[in-house]
Amino acid sequence: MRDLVKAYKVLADESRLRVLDLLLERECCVCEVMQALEISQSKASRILSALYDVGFLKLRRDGLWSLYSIDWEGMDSHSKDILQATRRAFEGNKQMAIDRERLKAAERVGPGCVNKAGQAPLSPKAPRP
Amino acid sequence: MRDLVKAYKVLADESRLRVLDLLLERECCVCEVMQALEISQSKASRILSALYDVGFLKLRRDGLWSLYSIDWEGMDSHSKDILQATRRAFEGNKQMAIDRERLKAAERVGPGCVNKAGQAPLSPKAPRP
DNA sequence: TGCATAAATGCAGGAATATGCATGTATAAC
DNA sequence: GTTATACATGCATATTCCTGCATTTATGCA
Repeated sequence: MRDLVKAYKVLADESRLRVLDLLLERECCVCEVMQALEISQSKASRILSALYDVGFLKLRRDGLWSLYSIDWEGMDSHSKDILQATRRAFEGNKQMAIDRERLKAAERVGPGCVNKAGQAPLSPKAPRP
Repeated sequence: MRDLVKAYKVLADESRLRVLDLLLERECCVCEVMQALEISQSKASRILSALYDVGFLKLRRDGLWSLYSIDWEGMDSHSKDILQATRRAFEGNKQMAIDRERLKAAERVGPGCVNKAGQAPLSPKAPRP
């Protein structure tokens, strides 16, 4: 039951749900999440860690990037059930539609980019570092 | 999304999950819940209120008693999904089995009874007040 | 009307959470 | 090595949450 409570604690936060929605769309790195939700780097990192800690996510590294995605295979069946119910509850959410739009414009540029005054967060695709 | 977050907040607590499990068994009043979980009256009342507030429960009054039960009909479909997933996650839980045992022994006697030093919480079935 | 009982609630102390800021760590390019 | 970049994390603060205690409210009965 401990695990169930922990899972629900993690789900009981708007920002974390929004991140989950992004990841249901596709794999993301920290900097993409921070751009899509317009939140700080540390917040994005902590959110992903929290989701990871309860087993919803898996982590893959690619150079400097940490790429998080939904861990459907590794997840226990109860978590899977809950996550699927959650996904259904997301349908039609406006904020999440906006987030996903911003995610399209993000595409793996680091937090450094974002901070550079108003610069459009990437026209050219970010090359590997 | 607000509602979803609120629902998960309510589910993110062990005691509230245990109460939910009791109610998945059958309708309960506050005093039954407090006996089954061995918690205070105010705690039992607050837990039921919280579950009620997010739409998981419905309330029926019978004399002095407030009888709470799962509100399957009134619940929105997402809540229903989540609650069913939660129920599946309860299967085999030992603490909850104990709680349900104690619930069998409880049967609608008020909190007054419980406080009276060690007195067995009812041999005779409680008559209506 | 007054009393007894079940439930709800105001309040307060303490615990847990969330978040910004600054810093630390790891990797890659040079 | 040095530097730059992406991410993680320690700390401090603010806020929220949980719970017990005491009290209030609501109902039913004499």
